[in-house]
Amino acid sequence: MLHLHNTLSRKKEAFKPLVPGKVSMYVCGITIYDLCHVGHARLLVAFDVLFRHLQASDYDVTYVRNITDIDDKIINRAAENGESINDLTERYIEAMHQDEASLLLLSPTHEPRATNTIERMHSLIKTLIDKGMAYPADNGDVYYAVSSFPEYGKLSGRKVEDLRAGERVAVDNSKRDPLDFVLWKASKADEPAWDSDWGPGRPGWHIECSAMAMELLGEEIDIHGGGADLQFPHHENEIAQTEAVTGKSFARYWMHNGLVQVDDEKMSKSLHNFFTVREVLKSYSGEELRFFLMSGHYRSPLNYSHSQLDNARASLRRLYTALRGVGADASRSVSSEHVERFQTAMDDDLNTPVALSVLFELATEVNREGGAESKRGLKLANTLLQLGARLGILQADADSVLQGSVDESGLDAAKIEALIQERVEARNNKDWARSDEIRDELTADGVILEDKDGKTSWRRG
RNA sequence: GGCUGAAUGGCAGAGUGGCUAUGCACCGGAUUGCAAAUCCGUUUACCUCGGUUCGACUCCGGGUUCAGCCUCCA
Repeated sequence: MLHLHNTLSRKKEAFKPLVPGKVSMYVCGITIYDLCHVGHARLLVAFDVLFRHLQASDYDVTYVRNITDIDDKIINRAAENGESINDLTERYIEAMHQDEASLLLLSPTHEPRATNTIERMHSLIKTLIDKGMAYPADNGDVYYAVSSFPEYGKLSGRKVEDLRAGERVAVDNSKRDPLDFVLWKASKADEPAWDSDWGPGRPGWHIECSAMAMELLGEEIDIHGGGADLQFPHHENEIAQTEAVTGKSFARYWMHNGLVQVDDEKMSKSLHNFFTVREVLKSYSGEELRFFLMSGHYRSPLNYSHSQLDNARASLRRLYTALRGVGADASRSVSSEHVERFQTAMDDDLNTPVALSVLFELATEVNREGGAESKRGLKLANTLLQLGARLGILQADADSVLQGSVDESGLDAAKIEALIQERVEARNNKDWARSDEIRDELTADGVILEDKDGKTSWRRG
């Protein structure tokens, strides 16, 4: 039985979807004005893991992850670059899709863009005004009246009075209440604009997600996810908008992933301490980055460092070593004991560290069996492979991963094989000096040899 | 200041009211011509002060430190 931590209750709750067997899930995606960084990658991987686990648990999942493609930052960045907004967003959406592929993500069911859902936003705002919960201001903006929604603060555990007391929002004379937030923003002459009852403008960020979620998933959804930093005000505002319109509970389970930190500080654009995904991919594989992101629980903060990535590399190397020579074959049997333990860990609010520990134990047992040659060894290795698939890892050919690709200075496989052959002959003649000379040469080029049962295999270190 | 949450061995990171997490690193052994890989074994923990309990790292309370949010942010 799956249990998920619900931010609304701050507890793990048994997961019961609205419609048995089906799950609707909405995740706040990226505002696309730059390359994705490791913090974004964590969000993507965390909810990809959830998506996979729900599917493996036989749910019919509709997964929506939006793209915010209209926003002040996008407008500003396009202006800075001297390019059109469309060119900018298309470019970065393309880059994001490449990063997602590197991270071995499954495609969400829908990936809506804010600019394609303007009509729905417009009608939501209209309804809010009609209900007296929003108002157009004299500057052309439309604001949500926070005081009209008694439950405001229920997600983030804040009280409206406390928010007022700790007021840090710059005074804006157009707002009736400093806590009110913008639903529709009047556009200046040179800014992109859509027609509306309140003049040309563009939507506020919060209403975009309400609209896209409702458009594709309806008025009530099962799971709503996002980064922990979106809990307030973004998700609080989504609740206020959506529930004010529908009179129904918007999302049953609110899930938030912990943030990636650098030197114990949040990784973010504004702090300039971020590493982009493609920067990391220069030194590490997407699978290694993915493994690193799954090595801690999704709700905990995760400190980014190279030694952590090195650790992920070593861990994957160990798992892949146990999978050498094992091809995918879905018809083979699996060790149900291990599958159960894996499932139990994942059912416990996606406990990937424990799930991964099951994979390591499988690797140890495969090795103990002397590899995948024996019947039992093969079954265990196959289990490792299948469970790896559930986490989106270990699906590449083990030898290819371990032998890597040729870097500029390195030797290609043919050259390595030739040297190994020469060494085999030397060893047959007990010419240890020559044998070691060749091995040292290869070691210097980052190639590590392993002699086993009279055969020599190699990998890159 | 307010609201969340966290403090575990050299590093990372789970978990439990009494019993091995797991990975990396270290040390000893096996294996190997020597290595590597692999296996076996060992060492190193639960921020602090009180309380509850036969027994607490695990529950409760105080303290300290740290992070996130309170403004755009995954």
